[in-house]
Amino acid sequence: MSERDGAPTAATGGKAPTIYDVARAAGVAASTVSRAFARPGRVNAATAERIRRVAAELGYRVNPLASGLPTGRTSMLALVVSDVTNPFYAEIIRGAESAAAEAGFVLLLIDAQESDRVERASLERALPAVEGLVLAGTRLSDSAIRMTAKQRPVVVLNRDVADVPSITLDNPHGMLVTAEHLARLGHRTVTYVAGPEASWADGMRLRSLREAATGLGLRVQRVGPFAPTVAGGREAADALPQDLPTAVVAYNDQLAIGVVLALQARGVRVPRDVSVVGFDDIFPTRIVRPGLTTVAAPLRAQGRAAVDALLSSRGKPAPRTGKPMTLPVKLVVRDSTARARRGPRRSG
Amino acid sequence: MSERDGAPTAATGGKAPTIYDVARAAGVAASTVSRAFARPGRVNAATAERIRRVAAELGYRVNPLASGLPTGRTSMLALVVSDVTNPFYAEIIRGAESAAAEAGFVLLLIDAQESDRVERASLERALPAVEGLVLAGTRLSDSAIRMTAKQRPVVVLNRDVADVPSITLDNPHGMLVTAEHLARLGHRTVTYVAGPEASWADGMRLRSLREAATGLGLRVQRVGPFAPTVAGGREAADALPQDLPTAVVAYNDQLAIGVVLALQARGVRVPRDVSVVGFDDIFPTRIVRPGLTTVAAPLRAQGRAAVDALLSSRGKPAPRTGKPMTLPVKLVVRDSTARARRGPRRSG
DNA sequence: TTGAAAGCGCTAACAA
DNA sequence: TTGTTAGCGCTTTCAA
Repeated sequence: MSERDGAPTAATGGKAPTIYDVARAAGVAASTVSRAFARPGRVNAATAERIRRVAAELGYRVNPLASGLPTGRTSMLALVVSDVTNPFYAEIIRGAESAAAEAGFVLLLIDAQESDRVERASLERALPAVEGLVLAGTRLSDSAIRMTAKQRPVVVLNRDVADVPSITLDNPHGMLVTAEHLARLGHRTVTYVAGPEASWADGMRLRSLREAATGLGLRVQRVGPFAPTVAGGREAADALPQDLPTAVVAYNDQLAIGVVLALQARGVRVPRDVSVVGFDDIFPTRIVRPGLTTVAAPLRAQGRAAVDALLSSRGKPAPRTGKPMTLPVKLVVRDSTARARRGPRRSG
Repeated sequence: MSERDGAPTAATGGKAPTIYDVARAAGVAASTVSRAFARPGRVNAATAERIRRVAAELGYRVNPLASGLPTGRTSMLALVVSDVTNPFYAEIIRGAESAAAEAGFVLLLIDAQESDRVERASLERALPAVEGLVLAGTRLSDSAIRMTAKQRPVVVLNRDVADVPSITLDNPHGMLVTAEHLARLGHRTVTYVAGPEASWADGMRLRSLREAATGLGLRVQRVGPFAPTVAGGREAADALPQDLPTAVVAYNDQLAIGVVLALQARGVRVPRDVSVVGFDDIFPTRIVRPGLTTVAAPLRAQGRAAVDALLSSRGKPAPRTGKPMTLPVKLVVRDSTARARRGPRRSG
């Protein structure tokens, strides 16, 4: 239990060294130590060097809490997701976290656990401590989001909230290429499996699919809403019309996977009897059989972009750009879609 | 853009109300306001009530940074994972986050991105701000962990570090039931697909499997190490002996899934030709075909337990309990294991 | 039960 | 370039 680097520690009874300890040991004023770390250019090179050395010896680290008090700069950002357990967020978190880390920021993770109450409580606690937040998945109402945005810079993902910067996916394009793909395979009807009722993206996707379908002679019907999970997809499979459609487009990959699994369990073959398309391209689409055809979203880039937007908005006058930033998507064709067979197949 | 609750906000030019604003409005001293929030019992009920009301009207919230300065209590915990993208961590994060939230704590997420450098840098930044940390997946050396543990309470997951509290899984039992299951199915040889070389759990599992096998007349061979990912599993499949073993036990589910996928791609049938067992029971084991037989770990409970341990150690003298806490595991039999066929099958 | 006052560790004018 | 001096918002003795 040696204390090689000589740093006194809390556990050993000592306290963490402060700026004063360093100042004393280096024979300078505290403010000079502060400058040496914050604005190295504003202090004599030799002095700065000596301070750094002494600080290292003492095991000194600037206390972000203390420095955040007078400046308001806490170097913390919050990321709100509705369910950490959802693989959809994994890539977003990764993107946000790495962008934050690169900028010297630390990320507060708030898992709303699909609960309004939990989300509000956690937000309440995190808000005063962070310099900005990205709402990747939130149950908050538009007005609640706007209220929050008044206190701290906010970036919303996959949702369009008036007056709040947002980063969305190109849902219209995604649905257009999906519809084209299906039409090209000879499908004439497609059932859209809807996600959560409150989801902005869900409404957007259904509308986009309908629009795209119109020009292609495709008929669109809708079932739902369902929880955006594999379990939700299983339920959705039961809600499909008795005369199974030849094609199903799901709000997201999890729903699509659930649909495929339930269909297969009933003896329905995918894609031979029914073609299925998902959205997002989360990792499981690659390990499922058949591989899921899906609209791939740049999730990691989205997380990164959100943090970048937040960081670049600091200090700026009004970050209200008006138009939401939209990220491109593309169709990834795997094995869950195939040429439509003549005549519908009766459901088991 | 109304400001219904009258709370002045940063974005509107106003500043967040402080304890002094509340004090003035309520006609009491700042210290009384402080007490009203921190120790309600130590202040006149009527006064406390009035303060709460005024505070609510003003939209006052205690600033955790400011209160953390004098007390050292920041209400923040850090959680370090090696790769957020790994579904293995999803449940751990969920458990840790909810336990933290329930205790009024906020969680700092540190994604090491499988990089030593990234992990150290992030840790460096987070350390001074948190009251404790759980290392769910870390690349740090034992001694580095011990150094960290001297500065803040630490709980390590799935790893045994001398003098640092840890929460591990009952690997010996997991491997024992796995070996018994396989032996009962008539398998005589099993290949262990190893995870990362540095992994404590990996060594533990191999050793435990060997021990269990000895008593059951099972021969164990090992291939690896491999990255604990699906891609790693695919590689592992190629490293399997030419004469395929009838059973494969993988370090974790991701490896197991990769092995299954690669085997299937080669025309090898699972479980008919080769039985495969994973570890952890992450969500994808349920959507993969065949469903993966695996040793289920109480991941969420583990995350929760880690935070609870951290929280209960605060203020306590020395949290060095000596023995690591061990969580039970159990075998979940799905469809990736079956009776061994006579005679080995040649690899494609 | 309440108030006054002295910090917590750091930053940011303002002087020197 | 460096030192001095106020705070940042809150907690916590110590008196009243």
